[in-house]
Amino acid sequence: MTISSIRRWPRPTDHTAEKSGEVDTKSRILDAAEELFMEHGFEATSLRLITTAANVNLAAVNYHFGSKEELFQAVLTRRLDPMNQDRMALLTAYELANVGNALSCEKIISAMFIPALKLARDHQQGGKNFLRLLGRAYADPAPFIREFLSSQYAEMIARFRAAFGRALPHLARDEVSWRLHFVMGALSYTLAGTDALKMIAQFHPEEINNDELLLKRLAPFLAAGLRAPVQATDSHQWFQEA
Amino acid sequence: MTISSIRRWPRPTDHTAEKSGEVDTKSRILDAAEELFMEHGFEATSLRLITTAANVNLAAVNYHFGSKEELFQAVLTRRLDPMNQDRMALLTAYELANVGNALSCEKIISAMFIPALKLARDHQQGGKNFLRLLGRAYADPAPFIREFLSSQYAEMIARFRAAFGRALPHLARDEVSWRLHFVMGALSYTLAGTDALKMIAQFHPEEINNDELLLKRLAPFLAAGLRAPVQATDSHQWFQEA
DNA sequence: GCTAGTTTCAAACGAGCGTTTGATTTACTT
DNA sequence: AAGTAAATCAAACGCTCGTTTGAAACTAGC
Repeated sequence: MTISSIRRWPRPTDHTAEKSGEVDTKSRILDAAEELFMEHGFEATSLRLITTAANVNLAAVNYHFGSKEELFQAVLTRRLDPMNQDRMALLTAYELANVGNALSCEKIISAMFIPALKLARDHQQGGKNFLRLLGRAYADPAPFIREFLSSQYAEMIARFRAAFGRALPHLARDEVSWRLHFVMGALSYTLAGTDALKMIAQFHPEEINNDELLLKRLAPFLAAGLRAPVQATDSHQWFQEA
Repeated sequence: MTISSIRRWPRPTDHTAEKSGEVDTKSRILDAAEELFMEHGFEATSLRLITTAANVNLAAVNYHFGSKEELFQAVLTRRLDPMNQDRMALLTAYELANVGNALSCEKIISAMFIPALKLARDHQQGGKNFLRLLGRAYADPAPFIREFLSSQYAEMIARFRAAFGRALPHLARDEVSWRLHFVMGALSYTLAGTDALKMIAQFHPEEINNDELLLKRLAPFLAAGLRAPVQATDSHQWFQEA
């Protein structure tokens, strides 16, 4: 009896649709890669580790995705693209419901956060992993990652910058850009860090894996920051030695 | 004439002190590693790249530092330890000058930011690189990096958490921890990102390499966030669909 | 000028990497 | 049952990695 005569993972009978419990090779690779990239980062995760965890042949990644980089992009885009589409659709819905008036910062932040929360809740095991992976990818120095994320985020960022600009008409255009940058930074860092998990475990051990709690603390913080009074360019209120 | 007969980098005549312009092997390695780790991250930076840039032999890293990981820690601790000492000393000075009264959030944030600014300004070429490296290290998934940073930061974080707790007596202890976490996140992300550089170039091309401008915009944002009203735990002001 | 200790050097080690190959197996059509 | 295209497989390719080695070069004390 040869090894190859044992078929532990039955092949699907259809190329385009899968039965409920079974998952095809491509999806198994994506799931394993999502978790391992999240845990170890892009460079430190080898294809051998991924394919072993996914129970597929080593060559399957290059066959189905072309390269390790393209696999990483596929992992990101599988969830990031729908999430950003949701964000923009939600922002549009808010704007249509309040036509004529500018949205509040809270409303705009909600449009950013709710799709992230949905992702964290709907796909029970994959969603949370993905948010941490996304936060880490956002800080990764690899050029192909930065360029990919830039292109994936560009449209969504532009829409939200415009919305914040209308919500904060007293702020200069560049000030709005800076503050949106800070918002994205705090959000990415919070979602990526293991420190956040440690803090939840420390203060609310019963609510671990509850991203809603986390974001409910972050959102008021960011809304207040967005509405902060502008700092005069030549002011020395800050950064004087004593 | 053999290769080794040409000595482009004269050896120092003293083991403990260097002449002004010359730098010994250890420092040359640290300088090159700082820049390359900043640019490509830990995993993607090879020792061959570092030693070539530093003009030293490949084996010099393992001889002087023991391993690549220990080199990375040496790069971090060389500047991070003095910076955090400065932060705590400055906070103590502020507290002694205002004995009996709680410090303002602005003052505490100043104690965090001024040493970072000093680092960015004093060592003209090394400081700025280091702040970006630090921001990236803070998001790196490698366990040895996270544990090292945790231990390096622990004392400083505890001191500032206590200070913020006194400045914001209406906030619960865990709320202070969360908001300090958000502050560290926005700071790390802002210092690490290439996006921040792009934005400076876009809006203030004459002020590129000016971290002071960057932090003057970030500080009011964070101070306002720290002072934000607390969010009721069961409130549904946020995250309702419409 | 010899010696002892430190530092630098070229070279190699073994391991793991992403990717490619060519044969084999599978699924489906005729 | 034969044929075809897609998918999977074991094996290997060429390369880079961090680390080690032992000799050579250097410094400093006697």
